Amino acid sequence: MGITIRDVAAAAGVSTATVSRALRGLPNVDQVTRERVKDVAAALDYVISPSASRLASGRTGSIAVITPYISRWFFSEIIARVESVMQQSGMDLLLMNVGDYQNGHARIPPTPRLRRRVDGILIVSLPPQDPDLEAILSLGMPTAMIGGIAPNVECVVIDDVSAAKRATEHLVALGHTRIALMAGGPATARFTAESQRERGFHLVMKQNSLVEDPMLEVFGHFTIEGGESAMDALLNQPNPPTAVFAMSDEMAFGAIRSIRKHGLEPGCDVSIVGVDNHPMSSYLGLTTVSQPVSELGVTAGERLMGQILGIDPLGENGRVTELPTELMVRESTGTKS
Amino acid sequence: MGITIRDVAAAAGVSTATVSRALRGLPNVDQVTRERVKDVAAALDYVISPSASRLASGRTGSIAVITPYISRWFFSEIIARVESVMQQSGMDLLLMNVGDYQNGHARIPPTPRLRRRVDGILIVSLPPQDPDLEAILSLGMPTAMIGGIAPNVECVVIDDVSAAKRATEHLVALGHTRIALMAGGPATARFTAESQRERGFHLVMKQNSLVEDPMLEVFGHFTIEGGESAMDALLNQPNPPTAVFAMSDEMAFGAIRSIRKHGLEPGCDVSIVGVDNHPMSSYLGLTTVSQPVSELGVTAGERLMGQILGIDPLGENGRVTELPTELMVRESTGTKS
DNA sequence: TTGTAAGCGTTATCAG
DNA sequence: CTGATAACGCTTACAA
Repeated sequence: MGITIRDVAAAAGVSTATVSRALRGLPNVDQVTRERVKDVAAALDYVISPSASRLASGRTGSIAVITPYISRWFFSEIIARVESVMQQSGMDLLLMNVGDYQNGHARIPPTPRLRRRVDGILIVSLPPQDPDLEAILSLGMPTAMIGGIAPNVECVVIDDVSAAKRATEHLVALGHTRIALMAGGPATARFTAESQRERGFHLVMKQNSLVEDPMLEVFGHFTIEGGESAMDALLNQPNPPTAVFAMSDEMAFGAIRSIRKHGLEPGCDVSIVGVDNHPMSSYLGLTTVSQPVSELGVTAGERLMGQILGIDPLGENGRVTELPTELMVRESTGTKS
Repeated sequence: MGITIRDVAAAAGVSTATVSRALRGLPNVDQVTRERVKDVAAALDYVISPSASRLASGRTGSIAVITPYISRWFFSEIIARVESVMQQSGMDLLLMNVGDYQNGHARIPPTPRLRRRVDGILIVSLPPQDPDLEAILSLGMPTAMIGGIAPNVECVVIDDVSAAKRATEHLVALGHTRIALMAGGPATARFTAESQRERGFHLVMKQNSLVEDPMLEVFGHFTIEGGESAMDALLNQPNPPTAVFAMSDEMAFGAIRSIRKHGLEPGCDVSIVGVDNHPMSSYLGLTTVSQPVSELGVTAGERLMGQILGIDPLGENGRVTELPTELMVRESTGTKS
């Protein structure tokens, strides 16, 4: 069961070597021969055996995308773009969720599954201190990273510090002085984006000599519900903030709901700005700092392919590509009343 | 570069055959031998070569998930669950978007890429008349399908007809008689869910002797923007509907926005019900018919694995598993004013 | 330009 | 229970 290269060779009256060369477009094949082989292969409905090809050549023709989440907007959007790039490059895309964050089930370390299985790895937003990260990087294969920076690796990022600065400055410019920070979680096990955005926030607060009340730092776990509870907590304080910088739009959504629930109006009584430019943000009138999610995925995918193909090789110390962000002012922010 | 089974065999003082058996947990291996082999393999940091294993065994250890979209909520949620099932089964998950719907780039037919490459295929919501669908099914490999029914295939679905009936009946029970239908697009190239939901809608309308004004059938393309424009068109008519059944929550979101834009209040001036129970639905107070997306993914994944492993084989005519839906009444629907 | 043949690293079939 | 050894289907020097 299954036409092999030998069948094609026999039918075309050439050797298997020639078939292999002809079909892969290698040079040094007579044009006539090549056409004949191609025709015969098509007629026989020949499909190459990837396993055999891989075993013989050492190339797997696939890459792995490793992410802590699959269905969250940011991640699924990136996966979609990378898939698109890989499809055009004729590469298979293996999807690997590094559990724990998402599912209840035990986390299966991805490293062993990666060895000998893929030609390259694309890592999306693993926290720098993630135990698997180092293991993956030390595999020493072509690797690209989105949303994080590591030495000797192709990194595609946004400037999270400046994104946060932009958001916070916007709030300050509107006259707010009592500004809350809605982070994902406590400082341990943070994503790169979290610590950077926190830095940006602190910087601007300091620059403007604004006090940072520790009571005004809350955790929304990057979810709508989390953002809502966090905002609840903020508003139930004796001296609530007049503005909030949320590290993600989804948390901001929850916060908006909480604000309304308390009989207040976002952008009027309380200003809120997020990060992402999630598709629902314009819908909800959320002021946010947009990040170019699609470009992040496409760029990282293409760079990874460049490494794998040997064109566009990586320098000694890796490379960091920074993509631009933009403040989108909408209704959720306004001058301090 | 790379420890092979021979290195392990030599180090353990056994044959490669024994190593293979011991490591895979096959019977007929002395317990002591097995342990020794395992220890040696671990010490040597041996990792099996998937390509070699695949070539020799004929099993690829991977499945393909084929979807028309990756980043839309329904799809990414399903992908996430399937990934989880596959990870636990030790299978690789190849992600394949059957372009065209999503990207601008030329659609690459998935069939050749599937042959000899995977042990099973999980198809998510391909329209029944999709040219690739038949080709994929005729590959004759273990296949499972979500959101569609085909002969001789493992199908996991919801009852879209009754989902639509439930939604429409809810509207009728509230006293609405002039009810609009917001579909994805025109009848050609429809997803299974679309035609089924349309049927359910028509059934209830007929049962209640309600006239179906052709002006009240609009297309929202399953997007927020599409839903908004479609609702705009509806409200700009001389005799607008008092209620709308939208085939998806995302379209309903857009519709809600349009309603508000027209100075009307959802659930009060115009009622609207969707399908999905998207995470944002409860947030926006959208009445909807929920579908068990996670279960859809898990069930299909497990069934597919059952087929691949030979347990839980498929009967002659395939099998259809129907998962339950539920009407979630929220603020976007109310009695006819 | 084309053919020959030696791998690639496992698995699986037989013997033993 | 264990060991030889022939596949598995392709790639790739090396020859011709």
